[in-house]
This record gives sequence, C-alpha cells and structure tokens, in this order.
Amino acid sequence: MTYEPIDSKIDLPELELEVLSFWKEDRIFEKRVESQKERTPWSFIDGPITANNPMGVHHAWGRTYKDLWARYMFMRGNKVRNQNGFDCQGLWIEVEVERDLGFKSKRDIEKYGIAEFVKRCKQRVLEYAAVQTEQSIRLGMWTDWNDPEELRKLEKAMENPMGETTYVGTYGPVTGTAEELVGRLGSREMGGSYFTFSDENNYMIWAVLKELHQRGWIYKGFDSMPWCPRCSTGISQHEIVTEGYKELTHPSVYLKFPLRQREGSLLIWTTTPWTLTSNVAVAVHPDLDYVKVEHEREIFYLSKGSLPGVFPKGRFEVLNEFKGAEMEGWGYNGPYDELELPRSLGAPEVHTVIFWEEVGEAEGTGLVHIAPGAGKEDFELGVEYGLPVVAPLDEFGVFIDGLGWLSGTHVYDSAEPIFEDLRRKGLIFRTEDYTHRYPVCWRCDSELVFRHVDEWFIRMGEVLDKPLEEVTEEEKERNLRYQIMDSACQTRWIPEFGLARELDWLRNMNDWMISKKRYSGLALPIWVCSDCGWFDVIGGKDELRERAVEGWEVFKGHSPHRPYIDAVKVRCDKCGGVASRILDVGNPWLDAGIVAFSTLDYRTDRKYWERWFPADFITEEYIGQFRNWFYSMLAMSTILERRTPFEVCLGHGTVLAEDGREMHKSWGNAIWFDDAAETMGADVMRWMFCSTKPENDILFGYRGAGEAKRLFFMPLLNVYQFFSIYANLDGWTPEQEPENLSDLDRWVLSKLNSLVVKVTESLDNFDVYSPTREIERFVDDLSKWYVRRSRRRFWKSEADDDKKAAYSTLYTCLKTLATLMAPITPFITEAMYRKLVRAVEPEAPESIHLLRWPEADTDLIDVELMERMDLVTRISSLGRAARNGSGIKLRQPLQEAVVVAEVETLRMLEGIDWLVEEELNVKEVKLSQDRGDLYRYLVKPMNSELGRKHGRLLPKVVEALKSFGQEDVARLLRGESVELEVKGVRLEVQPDEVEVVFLPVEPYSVMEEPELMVGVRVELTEELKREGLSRDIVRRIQALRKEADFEIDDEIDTYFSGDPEVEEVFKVEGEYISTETLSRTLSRGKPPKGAYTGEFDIDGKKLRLGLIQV
RNA sequence: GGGCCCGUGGCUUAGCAUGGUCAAAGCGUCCGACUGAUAAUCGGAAGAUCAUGAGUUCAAAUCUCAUCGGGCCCA
Repeated sequence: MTYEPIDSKIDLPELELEVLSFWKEDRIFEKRVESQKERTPWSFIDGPITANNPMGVHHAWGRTYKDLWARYMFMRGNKVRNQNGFDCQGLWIEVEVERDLGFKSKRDIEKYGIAEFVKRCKQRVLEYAAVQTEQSIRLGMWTDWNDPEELRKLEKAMENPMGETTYVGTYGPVTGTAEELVGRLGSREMGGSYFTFSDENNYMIWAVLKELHQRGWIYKGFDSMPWCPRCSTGISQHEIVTEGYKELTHPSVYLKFPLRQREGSLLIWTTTPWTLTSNVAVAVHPDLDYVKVEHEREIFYLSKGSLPGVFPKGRFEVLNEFKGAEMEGWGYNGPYDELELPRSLGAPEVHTVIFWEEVGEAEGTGLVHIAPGAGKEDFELGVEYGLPVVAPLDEFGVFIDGLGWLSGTHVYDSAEPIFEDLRRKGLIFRTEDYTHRYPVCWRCDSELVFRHVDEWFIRMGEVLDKPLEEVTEEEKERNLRYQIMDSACQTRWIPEFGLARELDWLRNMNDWMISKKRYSGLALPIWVCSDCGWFDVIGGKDELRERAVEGWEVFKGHSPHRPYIDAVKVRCDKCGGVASRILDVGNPWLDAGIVAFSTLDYRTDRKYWERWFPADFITEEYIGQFRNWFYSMLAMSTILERRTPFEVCLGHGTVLAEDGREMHKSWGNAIWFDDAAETMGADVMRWMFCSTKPENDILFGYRGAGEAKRLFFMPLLNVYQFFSIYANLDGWTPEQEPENLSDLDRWVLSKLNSLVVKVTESLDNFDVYSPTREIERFVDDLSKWYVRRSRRRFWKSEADDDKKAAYSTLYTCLKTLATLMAPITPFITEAMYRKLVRAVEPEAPESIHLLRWPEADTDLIDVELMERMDLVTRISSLGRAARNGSGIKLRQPLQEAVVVAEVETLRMLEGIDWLVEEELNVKEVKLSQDRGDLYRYLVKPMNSELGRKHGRLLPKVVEALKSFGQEDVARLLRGESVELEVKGVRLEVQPDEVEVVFLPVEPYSVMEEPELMVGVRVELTEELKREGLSRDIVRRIQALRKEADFEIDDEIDTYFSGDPEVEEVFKVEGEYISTETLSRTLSRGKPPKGAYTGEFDIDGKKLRLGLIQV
C-alpha cells in the first residue's frame, strides 16, 4: 500500500503524538536550524511568559501566532531567530513560594532567610519553565529552548547553589556552580530559552538605569502610594488597574468638625476612618452652593446638593446659603488633634478650609476631609498648599508610635475602635455601610491602603499641553515621554488602534515607579550614602567591583540578587562615607522590557545585536500589554537607541469560555491546556485561534472545537482518504502524468493557485484570519464539488488519461494545500505530507516543515473558467432545489433540465454542461432564452377594482383578460396599462387592477434567481422508471457489499429474486448493474449456502439478494 | 470625567477602511436526499425593524452626530 490511510475514526491527538515523536527522533527542528545558515535574518522576540504555574489555553493563542509566523518565515526563505523567554522575577513568584511555605507576611521571609527564599523562587521558576516547555512542545511550537529534563536537573542542583554541576545545553555540556549556570541560561554558550533572572538581563538593566541617572532622570520620590499591608510593598500604577478592584462594603461615617470662630460644625464624610488621624484640612468647591442648617438644635455646614442624602427625613432648617468660596480659611478642630504625631507636625494649627476643583456632591457632604499622608490626591493637594504630611501606618499596616491608643493597632482592625472613640467624643453624626469599588492587591487580594513612602522613579517628563506633532525636537530632548511616543509611532500596530492606546497610556502615565520593597528580583543598582544622602547608580558588574570598598568577597560568585549583593558597599563621592545599596528590588517590567538588548548581546557583540534588532515581529495578548510589555520594551529601547524595538506588533484579544464569561476554576468553565490538547488536539486549538479575528475575544471550548473538527478537518481528511483508497487500488504515482486536463481539473487548479496568492499575501501582512477563511472555502470547493463531480473518474476500470488527470490534480491540490496550512496546523499537515508526498517522492524533504513555500503559478489562474464553473454550481443548486420541490428523489433519472438565461450566460456553459447533467441526474440539459419555456403568466382580475370601474361590463372584462397574451402580461409587469375592447368599447386595464400569477409550465418543476431560471422535467417514462429502479437495486447491492465487509475492488456473484418488475430490471439493465457492483454474474434464484443475503423493499416492491465473493 | 473597542436571525460570527447586487455563513430547528470518502456527506425551508434616533446622499448595516447597552484602558 503506497498511501497509508488515516484511520477513519481520526483520533487527532493520537496522530499528533506520533508526529511529535517523529520530530523528536529525527531531530527535524535542529535540521531546520541547520538548513537556514546562509539566509536573510527574520527576527522575532518572545514576550516572556511567567514561569510560575502551568500555562493556560489563553497562552496558546499568542503562542500559536508566534510559532506560525516563525514557520512561515522560514518556509519563505528566511533565517529565523526565535528564542523562547521566561519571566522569572517579581512578586507573583514570591507570593506562590510564600504560599507553599505557609508564610503570612514579610517577617516570615526574613526569619526564613532571604538567601534561601530567593533560591526557592529560582527553583520554582525552573520547575515551571520545564512544565511550560513541555506544554508548548505539545502545542507544536518550534523554538529554541531547554530540554525540560535538564531544567529539572538544574532545579535539583540549586539545592546546593555553590556546588559544581553540569548542564547539557543546545551546544553541549557546560560546567559550573548551579547558581552560575542558572545565571547564564539562554546565553550564547548555553542556548535555550532566555530567563529574565539571568545575570546578563540584570546587568543590562543596570546599564540602562545608569544611563538614565546620567541624564538626571532617576529620583527618589515621596508619594502617597497604594500599598499592600500583607506583601508590604507599594503597588504601582501598572499593577493596580486590571484586577486591582473589588466591590467591597465598608462602614462609612458622617463626622462633625467643630468650627473655631463660628458656631456649629463642618459635616464631613469618609469611608476610611483610619485616615482621620492624618486629617489636616477640609476641601470645598469654590463654586458650589453650601448651606448652614439647623438640625436637632445643632448647626451644620454642608453643600446644598448633599442635603437629601444627609438628612433623608428632611428634619432640618436652612439658615443661610452661600458659595464655597466664602468658606476659605475657616478654622476647625480636628478629631485627633490631641495625638502626639499630628501635633508635632503642626497639623492642628493648619486645620482650615481650602479649595479643590475635584470636590463634588454626588456622595458625601461636599466637604472633603484631606489627609496628605493617607491618600494620593490628598497628597497632591497638600503639596500645592504646603500642608504637613501625617503618615500613620508602618509597612505592615500597623499604626506607628505617636498615635496614642491607636499605636500598635492594625489598620484592618481599626474601624470599630475609631468609631467608638469618636462616639465618645461626640463627633459622630451618623454611620452607614457603603459599597464601592475598592483597590485590592492583585496577587493576594488584601485591601490596599495609601501610604506615604519613598520610592524610586524614572522621570517621564512633563505632559505638554499640545498635540504630539507640535512638540519640538528640543522639548523631546529632555522629555522621555515624547521620545517613547516617537518610537511607538515607528511601529506598525495590528490592530491599528493599538497606537492610539499606547499613546494614550504614554500621555497619561505618571513617573515610572521602579522600586519594590521585596526580595526576589532585580537588585536596583542604587547606592545611597546614609550620612549625606548622596546616591549613584552603578552600571554593571565590573564597575561595581572597581568601586567596591567592602563586601565584594561576600558577593563574589553569586548572581546579582539579594542578599549577597547587599553586602557590597561603595565610597560616597560627596562626603567620603560608605554608601549601601537600597534594599529595594526592581519592577519586573524592567526585566521583561530589556530583552531586546539583553538576549541579543547588546553589551558584548554589537554586530550580532545589529543583525537581529529591531524585531521584525512581536505578538501578545494586548489587554494590559500597552502599559506593560509593549510599554517597557519601547521605554528601554528609546532610552538606549531612541527607536522602536519592534517593527510590527500584533495584539490579540482575550480567551473567554464558551458561555462568554472569563474562565474561572470556581465557575466550572475553565479549560486546562493539557486537557484541551489531549481532547481536541493542538491543531484544532490552533485553527480556532487563527480563524478568530485577533482584535476580537474568542469563546473557546469543546463545542467550537467539535465544530472545527467536523466542518473542516474531517472533510479535509476524507478527501485524503478518498485519494488514498483509489490511488492505492490503481497504483497511481506522480510520474504518471496526464496529457490533458479536464475543465474540472483546470478549474480546481485555478482555485488552488488563487489560494496560494491570497494566503501568501495575507501571511506576509501578518493576517492569518483571512487565510483560514480562504482555506476553508477551498476545502469546501475541493470536497463538495471537485471530488464529488470527479468520483466516477476514479471509479472507472481503465487507467486512461482522464483518470491520470484526476489523480494528478487531486494530488497537487492536497500537497499544496497541506504546505499552505503547515505553519497553522503543523501536525495534521505533517501526517498528510508523510503519507502522501514522502510515500512517492523519495527526494522530497523528510518533513513538510523543511519545504519552501509554494510559488503560485499564475498562468493556471483562469478567471473566466472560474466564473463559468460558478455558473454551473448555481444552476446545479437551482436544479436540485427544483427537484426537491417535485418530491422525486435524486436517484431517479429525469429526462431533461432546462436552463433559461441571457445568451451570453448560456454560452458560458459550452463544454461543461455535462456537469449539470450528472449533478442533476438528467439525460440532457436544454438551453433557452425564453422564460415562457418554463413559466406562463396568469392574469387574475381584482374584481373589487374592476367592478367599481366597469360595473355591468365586469364579466366580459374578466372573460377578455383570459385571452391576454404573454406580451400583454409583460407590459403589465412593467407597470404599463393594456388596452382591450369589450363589446365595441375600448378600455384600459391598469396594472393595479389585476394580479399577475406565475405558474410553471407542466410538467416542469422550476426554481429561479435573478437572470437565471432552471426547470426539471418531472415526467417519468417507463424507461426512466426502470433506470431509477436499477439504481435503487445497485444501491442495495452496494449496501450489502459494505455490510458483508467486502473490499472495494472485490468481484462478486450476485443472486436475485423478487417481484416481476424488479426481476425485469435485472434483465434490461443487467450490464449497468453488474458493472456498478463488480458482479461477475447476475443469477436469478436462490443464492448458494454461504452467500451474504438481504431482503429489501423498494417502494413496495420486493427484492431478495445474495452475494458471494469470487 | 477622558480614551479605545463592540452592539447584525434563537446562538456564534462575516460584511463596514473604497456607501448601490435579494445582508453572508456555521450551529440549532423543520423537511428532504445521497451513500464503492459513509459513526461521514449533501440539498432545501423557516428565521434579521443590521441597538435606537437624527443627519449627509439619488442611495446607509456601511459615512457623521447623538442616545442606550456591553467590554477594555486610564483618571
């Protein structure tokens, strides 16, 4: 058997596993790398995936894109560099490790030991890098990465970081300490995936930060930051926005602030009672209306608009009304003026009413309590007014010393005691529960508080009040923000609105907070003198060694991570003191943003870097990345080179469950990657992603997968199956070339070459959505028209030229189609290629993925032929509908079909009308330009109209209408009137006085579309009936053959008996029946013993059959 | 409050940048057929105020504006 069949059950995952082992054993990917040496570079940069957990199906979308364009660009003749990347540093990994170790807070980590903790974090990364690599292999990805087993060996070796070990990488074994080898992962010597915790990645960021420092763009800032008390770290703007909010209910309180020079109190409202110790001022809107009211013999001040909310029962009296502006400078007594900390900062003295444009009265009282030490906007306002900052919480969220009875209380436990205290002081007006969106920690869900902290920032540059195009070169020179915008504009964003989003982010973002008070991450290379406050940024390991004044021996041999790096001290340039590294680690987006430099040897081999920078292409899920990876990549590259690091950025949407919601474990609608791969198969998954428009979200699940399999993959494989069955029987191989091709062949080849053109254009344009649509359409054409109409060409017994033409054409179609699909569905196409092409073309490459991309033969594209065939399918479709209407089944031959159309249309059918004959099972196709051949028109009088007009003449008029010719009807249809004469009276019939009815001409059943009409003659002669019956008989014999498990080419002896009519058919149509069923003999009578028998009823007529294999 | 996407038959989507063919497909439903690719396949039918309103135009699902609803991003 030349062409191995694909099992009809078609277990796609099973087939994929076979292909995977072929790739592995025969080192096909390595052969691809080997074969591309001398080619033009095509550069791709992988956005690192966090190696923290198994990957999900949502990763598979982007990874499908990543893999497919790498495969495609290779096939197009490029040298492809694509290195997988892992994100390795940052809070998310720490949190998982903390969870594993059962830690509750940072204190547990300190107790456990930073060195040990950081080591565990690295181990976790190695563990999941191995898992994700295996999963990605299963997805069909081909890229440079590590053998998962080697990663696991390294993970174990890390138990003793300073112990010697050996790692086998892409280029052979490397030996060193475990920590050293881990720090060198992804390097030129070791190959494999890049890891953002590598030494080079860290030191490269040092170089960038030094560069920024030289421009004066690094600074230590004090800001009011969202802070997670559990993680004990600030949460940056980048992190808080996506998952950073939750609907929460808190107790809120209306509170009295007694006025100093006036009677009564300001009425303020807050949802965060813990901030009250930090109150320094109250803000009003100068233009808003405020009122003085009396309520239960007390005087309150609040905004007019907030009255209904504050006094819902309406028991108050307005004493006075005025603008907020009049309240400026009013003094009041704060609720915690007695405490030591506020007093020491002079807070009580500055308690006054100030202005703020943001004050509203949708909620609260229109009087806003301002605490610059405990809120972001408050802080900004405080800077404006020069207010003192009372910062009440320590890093764990505990009230610090100097706050009296509150000192030592945790913020989470503070609301009730504070309420009680205020109640005792008689300051509470009312409390009520309040539900709002409140920021929470995106990793551990703890409620965030605002803390006044010192953090390190990269200065973005001021936001200028003018359009981007008007910003001058000089202004850009000292403004990073606008430089990055320039870079963003150099990139082609797909979808196009990507640029607008990126620019929007850049326009709005604040200075970039890069510090984090954590452990496992980039050691920020900032050394500060504790004596005089001087600081410097160190640009690399060598510089550090030179400037180290102590601690180098502790650090030596370690990766630049805590705690060892913290031991190194440098000399203060200003006062000669000793400067220490700040203990903060870096924001992880620094790690991911630098990879266009760190992984391309920017510091050590500039030529190599230049060859591969910028990336021709990157692709990621766009949600979030405009402010994360896209942003940080642009930022880093702009700082170093002032240009974009990627030419094309393809963003795609989100993976949702089939119910349209996000996938959540607890909702039971999540699908794990491994399950998806083993149930639906990787190719089906890839196809689903590719046939979704990237800017849309995908509803991903087994229903869609089943549909893709049934509607696309099965028909495709069935075509292959069909080919293999007959080509095997006939022993056809590609060297048996035909002399001539039929119109059907030329048509499908024309379609095929058009497909090559379209798919190539689209993929060059980073559009895979359109190709999936085009390919689906082609598979439809191939299976639903070409194969269907060619079946008999394959069945006939002699191996004539027409048969060769059919084989050759179908072979070409399948081979080319598989090649076009190879980047998208690498498994199934490999299987087809191996069974189809490799079976008969020994000199062909061993894998479809080593092929060159097919060139379209545009000479074979015959637009006219495609139009003609299109007409044939339209006619067939109409004809089938007409047959359908008649109720006569397709197996019953009919005498004729009539096609009515314009003469130019009919001319197009020359030479291919036999296809219609076969498709409609008619003896002949008649062509006509006269609709009258199929339709006649009947004019029905509308008696109400005509009667009113003609009175007694009506019966005569109706009579006359019967004699209307088709020409008269045509005029009425055109809206013209027709004259007639009744009893010598001439009168006019208007179109709206009659109804024109169409009736098919007997004995035709008719269907039409504009400009085209098809009718079939539904009259049955005895001969036709007999033929129909013979086909029914053949059908029954075939069914029986199948049931008896005979091979397709087994010859048989057939025994029959039944009603006389049936037996008669065996006589008259004997030759036809025996040819169709490969019957050597047809014998009337009882079959011998051992025959396979069956009894049938054909429209009430009996038939008994017996078959014997010869 | 600002920016960006999106509202098309019961469901999922195409069409919309270059306005003009009966608004296209798949699922589901109903009816029928085919069957030497067959635990597949094919045909037909029913089913859409193209979110709403206004405007531009001879002509709007498509362009403009507004409104409503959903999503995302940022304040």
